[in-house]
Amino acid sequence: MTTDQTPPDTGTKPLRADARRNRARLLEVAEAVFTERGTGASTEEIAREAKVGIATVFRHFPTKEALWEAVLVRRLQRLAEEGRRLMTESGPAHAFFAFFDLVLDQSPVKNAFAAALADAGVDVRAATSEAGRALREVLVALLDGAQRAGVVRRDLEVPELTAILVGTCRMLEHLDGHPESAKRARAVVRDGMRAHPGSRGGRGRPHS
Amino acid sequence: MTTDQTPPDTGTKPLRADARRNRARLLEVAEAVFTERGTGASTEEIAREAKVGIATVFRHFPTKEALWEAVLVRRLQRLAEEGRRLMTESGPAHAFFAFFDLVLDQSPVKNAFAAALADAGVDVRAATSEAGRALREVLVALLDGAQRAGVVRRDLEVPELTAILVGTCRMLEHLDGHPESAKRARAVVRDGMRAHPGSRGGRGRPHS
DNA sequence: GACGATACGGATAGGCCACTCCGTTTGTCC
DNA sequence: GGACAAACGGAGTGGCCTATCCGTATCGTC
Repeated sequence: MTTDQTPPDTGTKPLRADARRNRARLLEVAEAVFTERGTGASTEEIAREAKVGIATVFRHFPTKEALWEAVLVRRLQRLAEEGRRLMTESGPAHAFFAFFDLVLDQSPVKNAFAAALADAGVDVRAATSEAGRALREVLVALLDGAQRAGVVRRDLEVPELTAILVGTCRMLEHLDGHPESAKRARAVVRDGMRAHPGSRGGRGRPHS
Repeated sequence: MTTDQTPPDTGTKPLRADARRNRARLLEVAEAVFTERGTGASTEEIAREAKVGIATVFRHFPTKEALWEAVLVRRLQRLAEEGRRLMTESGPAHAFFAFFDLVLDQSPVKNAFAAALADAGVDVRAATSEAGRALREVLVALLDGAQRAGVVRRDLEVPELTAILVGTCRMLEHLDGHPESAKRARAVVRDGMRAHPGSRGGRGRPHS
């Protein structure tokens, strides 16, 4: 909770108490609003929902895009954290799919997370790509562990893994309200990533 | 509302020659622009690119949303058509995956198509859901044929199939410029939909 | 509790965009 | 080829949205 997420270095002066609280609340609310209404949601709405003036929003985040970026970074950081936790708590064979499920469960709502991962992949800003890099490292470890354990097809690599997560998020978003279909869609992707039982340890799949 | 959209039926008065051409060109251009810049693209840009005044756009499509809807319907119609063609040209075992690839190849560019399918699934307007219904029928036939032929897992149903197409579009969009990764991501989904070689004809998968 | 610095809030500027009005052009039919 | 309706073009309008200015309130420190 504490986690003054903005890098604690950069010689930034200690923020005043209320400012600190407002900033945190803004990030919270912004994440919710962006998640619900998409990036097109107006800054005014976020301000209203966070019970601050618009000026306060722009004081903390010089631009709307900067706010979006900050929300993004927070998400990526949390995700990387949870990935690391899973790796130490479960064995490598389980951690990978646990993370897969966690990602998909975490954002049952809308597309914001997909956008987050998407942007991370494309490496937008410095901060974002910093957090994105951390997450990517976790993904590498998870994937490698699962492949060594023989539970994930060997030909899978990180770039497409990111895309698969993004795409599957979209699938589930689209199946919101149809839990049975969502379960099956998820199973399709999960099974597709699984090492083929027949081809023990070999390349991923016999043909195309 | 009545929706004087593309089909020359519904007793709509015969359009003047130039009007007809403009309308067609507008749809063409709008599809391209929406596909490239997203739904946020300005109507003015579409008008400019189509070499007509803005008023002409709004004369043919009373609202921006109506224009988007018309583009959508066109896409869905074309897709259903191609699905039907595939069904008669190839055997049922091949048609399903051929359609899968066709959908994914057809929109290598951006998200517009995904949005199309997505909206179709949720059934937005009357016209859209009409076209959407036609496409859904094709999907039913394709899926059923492939399942009878034993090449697609039995537990797959149409709702998640739509979502899978949408989500996979997004995957590939995200992997634009990385053809190898895109190929593997596509393989993951395709293999996930395939009937498991071990479980012959049975339910889709042993567990969760 | 008082003072300086820091942060806040609301009114507002400025830009973009969907949509309209009306004078002008173009197609169609005789 | 002429007349009438249909369609066109583009300037204009109103609304929304990002971003800023400045007077006011709050924090932190003595």
